[in-house]
Amino acid sequence: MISVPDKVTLDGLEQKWSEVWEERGVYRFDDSVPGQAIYSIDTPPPTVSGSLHIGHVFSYTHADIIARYQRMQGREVFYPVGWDDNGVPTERRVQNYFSVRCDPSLPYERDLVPDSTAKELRPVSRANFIELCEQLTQLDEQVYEMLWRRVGLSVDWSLTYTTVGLRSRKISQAAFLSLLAKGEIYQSSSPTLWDVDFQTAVAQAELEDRPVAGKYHRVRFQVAGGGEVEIETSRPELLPACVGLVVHPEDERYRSLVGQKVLTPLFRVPVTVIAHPLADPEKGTGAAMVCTFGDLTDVTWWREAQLPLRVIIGRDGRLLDDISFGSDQFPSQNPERANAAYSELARRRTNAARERITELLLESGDLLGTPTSVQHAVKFYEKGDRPLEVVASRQWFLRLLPHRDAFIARGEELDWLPPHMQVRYENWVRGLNADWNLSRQRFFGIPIPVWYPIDVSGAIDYDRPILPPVDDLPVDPLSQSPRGFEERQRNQPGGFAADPDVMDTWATSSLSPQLAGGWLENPERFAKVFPMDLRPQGQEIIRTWLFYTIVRSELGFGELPFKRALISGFVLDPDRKKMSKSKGNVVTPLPLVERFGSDALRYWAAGGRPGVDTAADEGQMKIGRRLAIKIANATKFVLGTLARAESPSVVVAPHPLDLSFLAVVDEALDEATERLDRNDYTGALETIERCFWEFCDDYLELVKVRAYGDPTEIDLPLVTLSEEGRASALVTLRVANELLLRALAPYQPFVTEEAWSWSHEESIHRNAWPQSGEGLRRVMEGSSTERGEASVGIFRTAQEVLTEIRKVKSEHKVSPKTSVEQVVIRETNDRLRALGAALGDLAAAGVVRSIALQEDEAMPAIEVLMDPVVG
RNA sequence: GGGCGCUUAGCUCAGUUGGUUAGAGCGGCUGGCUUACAACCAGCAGGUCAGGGGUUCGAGUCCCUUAGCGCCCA
Repeated sequence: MISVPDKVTLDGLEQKWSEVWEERGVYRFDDSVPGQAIYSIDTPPPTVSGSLHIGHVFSYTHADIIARYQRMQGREVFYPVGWDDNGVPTERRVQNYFSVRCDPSLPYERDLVPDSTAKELRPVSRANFIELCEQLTQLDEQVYEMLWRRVGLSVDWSLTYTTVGLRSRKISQAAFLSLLAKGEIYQSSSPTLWDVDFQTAVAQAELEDRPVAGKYHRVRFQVAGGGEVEIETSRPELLPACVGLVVHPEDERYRSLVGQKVLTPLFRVPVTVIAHPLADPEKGTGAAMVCTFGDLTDVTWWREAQLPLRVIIGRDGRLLDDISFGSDQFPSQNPERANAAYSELARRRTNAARERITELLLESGDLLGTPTSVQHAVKFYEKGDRPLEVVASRQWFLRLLPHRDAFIARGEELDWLPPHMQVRYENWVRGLNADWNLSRQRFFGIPIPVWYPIDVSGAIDYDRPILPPVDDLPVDPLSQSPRGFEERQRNQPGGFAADPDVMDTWATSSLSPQLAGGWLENPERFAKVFPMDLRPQGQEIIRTWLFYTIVRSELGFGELPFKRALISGFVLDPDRKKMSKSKGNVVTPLPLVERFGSDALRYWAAGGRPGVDTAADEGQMKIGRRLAIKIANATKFVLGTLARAESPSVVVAPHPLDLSFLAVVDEALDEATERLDRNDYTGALETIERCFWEFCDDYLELVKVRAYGDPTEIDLPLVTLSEEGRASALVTLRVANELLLRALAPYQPFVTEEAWSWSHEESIHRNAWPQSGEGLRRVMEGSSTERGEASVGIFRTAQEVLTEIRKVKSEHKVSPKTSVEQVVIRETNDRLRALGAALGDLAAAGVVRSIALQEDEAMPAIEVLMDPVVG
């Protein structure tokens, strides 16, 4: 049954077909197939905190092309999508969206209606805050899903997961407890990088260096044994936290000073001078003060020299109030003066304290010269606005440092696309200097599933955590009591206390293969899909998502989580500049989908090879749109012609030119298949596209007359129309068109499905990837012709002659319809013989009255003699 | 400061292991055509393959070096 519309259009195809696909379950994963037949994809769960950008479409399309290809190759594709909705980005969006902030000390308020327009952030309880997070993420997730459906991602939406949902909670907590039991997770109250605004610790992978303008202050210390020493510091407000001075071991200037006591100015605290290679003799005076803590280098010095701990900065970023000089922890030779000086600083933020202490040092004469301006790199939380502080706090860590070699070995085992991305991974692993801090002092996240006993004196015993059995998971220690306790015992002597923290978002998303695959809840399926076949992702999350996923899989499962990583490049703005919100050059996908259509956008995306940065080029999208329109029109023409003619089903005498063109298609299919098997989706598209244009421009033009010409209107001696010739052309047109539609289907799923539907009931996307040989087999089915008779030569030569005829007509500035007196073809004997069969088609397509064939081995040439009347 | 990548036609990019005269698409110009095609066909112009040095019979391709751009890490 063939039904072709009179006028083709791309408008509305996305809506129409995404609905049909969902109804028919075209992309539904079939759990019953065996593992070998499955191709599984570990898709990145995008952060649900606003909007998807063009880079998402770019990268996700690459994976989708591969998914569609694998599906057509007969594999059952396991292709779920997740939403990363937990963590700081969601909290921040909820704050801004509803104009609220979380205050865990408040009680839950029923039926709370936030006022989004309020200028002041309204404090709400933790439970209310989490409710709002859940509300907003659900809204956002719907918007995301709509876009993905519109772009035509062939995911199974029934497998969708979120990183904060019940399943994620259970799996994240179970994985936590399992690694805790193995001794890979531990808690420690070591110094940790702390964001004073977000009020949470952060991990090494979430840091970024930003240049900050600061000032070097030259400060004088007195040496206890007599004399003075000068240091330079950009953070003089940390002077009360000074626990030592440090110089380079080979710095002659200070060699005699090492081991001596010096006195801090203002506070008169005796501290020791130590030697350490990390002290830079070139920087400042070559001597620096060690404080607890100004930065991570301080931590190193403090730890290695076993210096005392004097913390003065609180978690809110202000200097602590209850510091008393003259105590054991803060000794001073002049406590009265020290406390007077400190009282000027207490409760101030670091910037304000810095200004004040600079004045104090100036008054006391311990500040030398004018502070000099410098630019220096300071560590920030990547989502934060103020420099990180280092605070000592109790945190949960996952051991990374002891496993570095194993992680690097896994990186070598993994198939990287492009290969050089492996280097980035290795550099990151080699540069690790801390274990993974898993705990976050936030609200909307997965709770750390741990309680602690409280002894009779009321002290929390962190060394004997109370753990839930796996069957109880997920648990929320803040609202549930551990087994054997009652809720009234919470925070009571002899009772229990909850661990108040949640896990780092990455601690959940690094389990995406387990989450998506159904570890714990569907072990059979998990065994079939894990490890995943493909992990597509952006290069900016190699050090986080990719690395952490390998970590979890290595420590928890002893193998790679996926076999191949497909790393996409960045999308640049049309001027090849990096897109950023601050520059205002961010390209959003929806307007482009509306202007060019999803197939066009996908065509552009398919042009971006793995790892290659690609500009959001509207020119490429236009070409993609043109291709889609051409696909629809060519199919309409082929099917429409057939519909007008009586539809032949068997070809009695296959025409040599038709067989030759099918051999051309076979060549293209072989090459495209080979390229797709190497995941070179770009090269495969180029190959198929070229062949498709040859189909339209040359093959179709050559056989047009033979296929549906009217014998009464043809007045060319060489052109004789027959039923056999017509049947061969019509069947070949249809077969070749089908093969090309199927080969284009992974790239332009909407228009190919539309065109396919004019003559088929079933979806093209569940059809087979076209194999070379299929076309010839179908056309030769009912004949006695041997397959060996088909070669590309006839078509290629006919193409050359046709091009030459067009060229001469163009040079003579006449219409293509103008008749040609004679074409003389001088060629080798073999090619002439091959061409013999195509003379009728050539004469018809070129409107040629006679064709002379002359054998000429030495100088092949084509000569076109125009009709003298016209020429 | 270290690592990685990129630099080929006006634009976007291909150029497998070194091998004829370096390609495609888009854009430009010229001409033609217009019932599958908000199209198409033909022709023309345009490149010291970032610069320099080296290996080789032969280098866009391999090596060294310089410069610019981008990313990552200090």
